[in-house]
Amino acid sequence: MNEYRTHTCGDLRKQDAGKTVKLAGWLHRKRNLGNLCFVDLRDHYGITQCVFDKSSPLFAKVENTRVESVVGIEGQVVVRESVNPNMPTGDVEIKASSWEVYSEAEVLPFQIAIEDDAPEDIRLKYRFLDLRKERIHNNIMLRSRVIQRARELMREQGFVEYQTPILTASSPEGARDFLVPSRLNPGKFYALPQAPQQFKQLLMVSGFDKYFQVAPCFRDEDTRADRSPGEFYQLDMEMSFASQEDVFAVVEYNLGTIFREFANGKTVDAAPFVRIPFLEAMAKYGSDKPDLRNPLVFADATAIFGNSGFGVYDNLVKEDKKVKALVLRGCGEKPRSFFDKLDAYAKEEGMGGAAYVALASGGAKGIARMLSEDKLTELKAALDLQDGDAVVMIIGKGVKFDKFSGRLRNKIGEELGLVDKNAFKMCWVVDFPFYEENEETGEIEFSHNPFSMPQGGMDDLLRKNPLDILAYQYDFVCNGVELLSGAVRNHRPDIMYKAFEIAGYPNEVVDTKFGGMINAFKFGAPPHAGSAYGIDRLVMLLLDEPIIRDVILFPLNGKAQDLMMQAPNYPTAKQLQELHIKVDMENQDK
RNA sequence: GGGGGUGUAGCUCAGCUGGUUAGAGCGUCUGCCUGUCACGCAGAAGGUCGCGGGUUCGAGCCCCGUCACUCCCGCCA
Repeated sequence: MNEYRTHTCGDLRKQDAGKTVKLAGWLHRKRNLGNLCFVDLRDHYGITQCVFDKSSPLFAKVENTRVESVVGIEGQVVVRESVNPNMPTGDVEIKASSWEVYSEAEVLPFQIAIEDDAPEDIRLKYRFLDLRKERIHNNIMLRSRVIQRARELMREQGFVEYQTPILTASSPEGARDFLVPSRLNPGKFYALPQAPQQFKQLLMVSGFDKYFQVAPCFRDEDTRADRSPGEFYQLDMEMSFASQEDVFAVVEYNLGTIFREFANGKTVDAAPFVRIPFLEAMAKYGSDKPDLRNPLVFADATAIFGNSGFGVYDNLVKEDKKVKALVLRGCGEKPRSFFDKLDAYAKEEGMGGAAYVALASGGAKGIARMLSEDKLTELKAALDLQDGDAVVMIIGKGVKFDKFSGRLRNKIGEELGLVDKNAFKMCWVVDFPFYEENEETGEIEFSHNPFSMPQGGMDDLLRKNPLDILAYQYDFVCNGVELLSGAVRNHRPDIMYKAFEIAGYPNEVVDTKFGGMINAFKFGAPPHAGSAYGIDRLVMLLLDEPIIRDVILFPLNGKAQDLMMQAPNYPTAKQLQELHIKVDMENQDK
């Protein structure tokens, strides 16, 4: 191949026996038997065993080279006396005749060859070592293959990749911006894009069609296990003269293919995927990103209560609260402690508690003893309860209550082992409400993206109660992870002014805040729609990795710091002076 | 901003009801070992028990404070 190597460490097989080869790589492991020393040499492609005999003048040098040093060897490929069927190169080894140390390794802060659960801060400080580990190395390689495939699939469907600016203006919606000071414009700041949202829409106005981009996005928000600090990548797309259906078709082809090809043995739902209206998702699953691997579904048991004899619920139902019931098949004989734990969990989360009825062989347990015979029969009929089943009920109302019900559903699903870990279950969540009522002020606000198209257009804006208006807005959810979201955009200035007016923004305010976009729409804007999915999250899902940082080459830690490069850092006095910036640390706690 | 969890050797962790000299595995170093593949065997070094204060005859363990990491809520397309 070149002066360093004739083959990689993953190449050699039985049929190469007899060849003289050169290999180079990292000293993965050493097994020194005293008069015989085995060395596993590792590179990006694999591991090959090399063997040194005591009689060789190289033996002492090999013995004294530390693991993870970079070395080159030359020697003859021979068939092993004892083969190792667990490795691709396990039939052969190299009888080495030369040994060159290119770079000596110091004692390591953690081990590479075995899964070593070193703490995150140390792994991140020595990320270049962490990335040598087989698992992380493979994660990054799969990520690359997924991105390449996504690009191919988009091109196949006629999409073209464009690059949009990184130094841009503060975005009108959403998260906190990362700001970048401008030397040439003292006192002014760029913002890094939270998403290329406005640019991709402007591309449609510019007469381009079928845009996509592997787009870096920047948001200055707190982290989560599945939310990368600071920056992340999206497969961003937009198309002109397109409806929701057109976007769904593109996404279902793209993501459907990727999941199928990279599922690694798991079952994958076939497109077209189930569509669940937002309100139904909240009612049945208690979430706008339902995990459909969990078969539990909430039923509405409100009608049973009011004069049931279970006083607490009867009174609360009169206050317009709703009873959500989860039927647990075959759980009627579960011990009382099982239900007590759920009750405690509900209280811990700020709910009143969780009531239950268990149809055990010895009679109905739980609140059943407070219900009349008739009511119990009614409950059984309404929920299709069979002997041996149980039902868990919670009561409340509002978004917080629904969200809690979702967490309870997840918890019970996990606890009962109902979640199929070997499946990818997808759905669309559609028909998001366009507006919502602020629970404190009672004012009408945009519930998500103000630039999406209200269903029914201008007519519905004029006619309907704002809280009943739906948006052409959609999320794609896989296994309870919100992977993608998108919308049909509002390309009509008149509808946009009206939509903002309902949310309390006069035209002048809209013009100053979002003038760029609206102005563009005044010169001929095509109807357009699009979406974006999180690449990091997609790779996480495919790999079953619970931590997003393990699918990113050089992630920031939870405090958005790069422990290896020491970013962020203090600027020099000269830099600050050029930027006309004074740092005021006095008020950092306020 | 709020809540939970964790913090003992380079790494993973054990450490009883508060009681003498704080342990194990991996790693490191030394010696022995010719077919290993997580090689094996014998030995050694390695500790501010996160940090500060308190209670106590006595604190790794109890109390208060603080810091770091992490998960969740808030926030976030």
